[in-house]
Amino acid sequence: MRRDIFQAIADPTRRAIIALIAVQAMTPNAIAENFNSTRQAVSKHLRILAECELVKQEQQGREIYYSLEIEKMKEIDKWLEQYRAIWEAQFNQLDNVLIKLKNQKK
Amino acid sequence: MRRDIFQAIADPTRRAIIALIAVQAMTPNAIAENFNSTRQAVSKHLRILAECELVKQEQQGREIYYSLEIEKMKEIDKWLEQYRAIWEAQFNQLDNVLIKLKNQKK
DNA sequence: ATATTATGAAACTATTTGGTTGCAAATATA
DNA sequence: TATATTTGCAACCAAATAGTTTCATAATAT
Repeated sequence: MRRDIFQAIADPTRRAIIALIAVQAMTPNAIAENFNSTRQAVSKHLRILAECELVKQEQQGREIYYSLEIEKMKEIDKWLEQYRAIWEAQFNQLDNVLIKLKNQKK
Repeated sequence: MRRDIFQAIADPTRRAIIALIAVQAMTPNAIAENFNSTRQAVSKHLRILAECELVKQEQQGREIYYSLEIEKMKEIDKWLEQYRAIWEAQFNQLDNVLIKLKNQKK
């Protein structure tokens, strides 16, 4: 049972859930209203998101409010960092080419 | 058959392949040497990566060199953008709290 | 010309995934 | 107290996934 953040965001429904609860904390029922699948299916997605600590839960009576654990999202950003370094380097190279072209014009 | 970039990076082997070919273009055989699974399994991963345009291929004789399509990685960055906005806003709020505390000290 | 090498594709398999229905527990309301 | 609501969990199922073995094709080396 793989359960890391990359696996969590692979599913489009889960990405939609993340987008929803990023705005405001919501109950499973309220979240499920936004999808065609059953509440239980959404509940399963929430469990997966909770297992890799992408969401936090706050019990309020019989309702449970789910909200995004934004800190966890930084893990993806951290992973991207190495590739961002590459594309920024490429951009700078392009920049150098443009500068050279400019100088040749003179 | 879902085939988007999020699904592509969900698999740890594929992320490892991405990391490998980000450094330099490599043939399927050379890539496979870095893993325990068969060349064919790696080949399948490469096909998935190619299908969502995360890698580009360059034929050289009977060898095919695979390299990372860094532009495609920006799609993840673009998706992260909205959440980066959130955690930066939270950071600024924390910053404001610290400033207030500092002023109270005076 | 023949053998070797590099590769992709097809067929098959075990496991995982995302979904369903049904049920039990806890809380709120009449 | 009896009933309704909110939720999670277990059992089940179809489809997708990641892997394997086997085979075909094309390029290179002998």
